[in-house]
Amino acid sequence: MSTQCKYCPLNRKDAFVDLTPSEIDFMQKFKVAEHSIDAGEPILIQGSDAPQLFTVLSGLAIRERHLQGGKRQVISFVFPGDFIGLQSGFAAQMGHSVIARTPMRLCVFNRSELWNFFKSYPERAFDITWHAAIEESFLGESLATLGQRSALSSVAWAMVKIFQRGQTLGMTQDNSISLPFTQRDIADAMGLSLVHTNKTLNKLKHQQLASWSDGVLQINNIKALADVAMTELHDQPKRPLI
Amino acid sequence: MSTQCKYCPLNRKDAFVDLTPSEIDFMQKFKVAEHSIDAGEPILIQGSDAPQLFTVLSGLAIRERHLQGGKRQVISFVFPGDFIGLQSGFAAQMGHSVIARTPMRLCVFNRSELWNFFKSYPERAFDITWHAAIEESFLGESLATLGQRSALSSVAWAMVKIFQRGQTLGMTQDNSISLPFTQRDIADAMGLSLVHTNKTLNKLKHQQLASWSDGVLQINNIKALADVAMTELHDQPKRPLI
DNA sequence: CGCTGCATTGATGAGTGTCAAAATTGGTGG
DNA sequence: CCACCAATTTTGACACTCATCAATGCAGCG
Repeated sequence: MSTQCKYCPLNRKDAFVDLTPSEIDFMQKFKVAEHSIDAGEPILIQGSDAPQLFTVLSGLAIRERHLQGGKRQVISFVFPGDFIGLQSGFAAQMGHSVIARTPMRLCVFNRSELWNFFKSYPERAFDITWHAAIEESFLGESLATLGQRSALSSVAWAMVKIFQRGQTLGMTQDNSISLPFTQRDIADAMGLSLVHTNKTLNKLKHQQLASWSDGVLQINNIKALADVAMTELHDQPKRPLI
Repeated sequence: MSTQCKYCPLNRKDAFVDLTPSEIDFMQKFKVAEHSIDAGEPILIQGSDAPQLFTVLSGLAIRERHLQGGKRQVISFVFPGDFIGLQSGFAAQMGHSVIARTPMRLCVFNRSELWNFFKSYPERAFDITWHAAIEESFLGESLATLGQRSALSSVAWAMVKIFQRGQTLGMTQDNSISLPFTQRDIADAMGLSLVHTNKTLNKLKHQQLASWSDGVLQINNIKALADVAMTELHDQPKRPLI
């Protein structure tokens, strides 16, 4: 039995646009289940033709793309509130996998009903498109990072982005956040080798900007960190919840 | 006076899903103008809050993002049929600029009417989301290229992608296509230096795979080129026209 | 207790970036 | 039609970031 949307723990968070009661009722009709999955399990698989879409209720994941030759690119980190699997609703198949990094709870929708969203509730369709457009924007920023920033700037940029995302979700304590990602994940996200990523993280630590150890990211000086990252800190917009 | 959608030159091309007469009528209502712009002119500007959306009728452009420090990342190359400016309909402002590289004709829509698309013609809203989702998928592929591929593979990959895109649009003659992009554009797209990009292109030429000169890209052996690019050739899906 | 995965460190070198200058092209005006 | 200028392409020499290799340490776990 699927849990009541009106009790959705995410809807109460500041990070999200509040859904109206009528929207909540509508979503309830499309929610087909709530899945719990374990850390390490795949949610969506690159190349497959997934019949379901998900909203992350809790837990963290990684979007990753595998290339011939065993290399892996981490596309982005997935946080609660993210809507995943949209690609398979439009492209023939997923261009990347999504792998859980912690135990997760997912809200499940059938892809076959995607069209109903558009037809019968344009507000929700608009919000789905919001997610696609914002993700596109973010990937553009990531592209600029991999293409133009130095290793030090790249890693600093990632730390800022991850921390800020966690902050708006209330996942931080003071200036630290605990994360399930490994240095290899960071390395594969920034297009750097594991070794060099480790040395770069050390440099950030010695410069008293940020430290990463035992899965805890601590930000000592986010302003200076953003400078190193050659980026500006601006506050996160509220996100619509699917 | 805006030109008639029913005579739209794109709608007849194989590359696109045919619009129904009713869809064409609908689009006609939202089309506010047809713009012609010169090569080199900006269409959308990073950081601005553009009130208009465009479909490219003819001509080529570049999506680019500027960073502090004067560096530039080319996000992607823009072809006829592309729908641009969607980001500004959702994010507060554009995350990148779009710059014409040839004279272009653009079909113009008002952003304020975007919501009407969703409300009154869900099929068209669906198609808009298609564009966002496919672009997101493509950017994921690009990210993997910048992060994981060598310079040689990266450039080969770009040549394959660009050529294939031009091919489905009927812009190729035999195995060549003429393009308005410079080696600096390619370099900034792949995150490489101009000098190294030039040397890499030379290597591809000497390996009899592809040559780039005088703005003409010639593909000698696309199969082998795709091998170097560590990618697979698969045919392009038909695209919906906005 | 010996795995296995992850973090850390040092040594070495390949792949690219940077610098500088020449060659080529295309456009513009005399 | 030629001369000039700006933009782009091409080439060579050199420097440096970052990848690779290898080894160690450390923690969790069956």
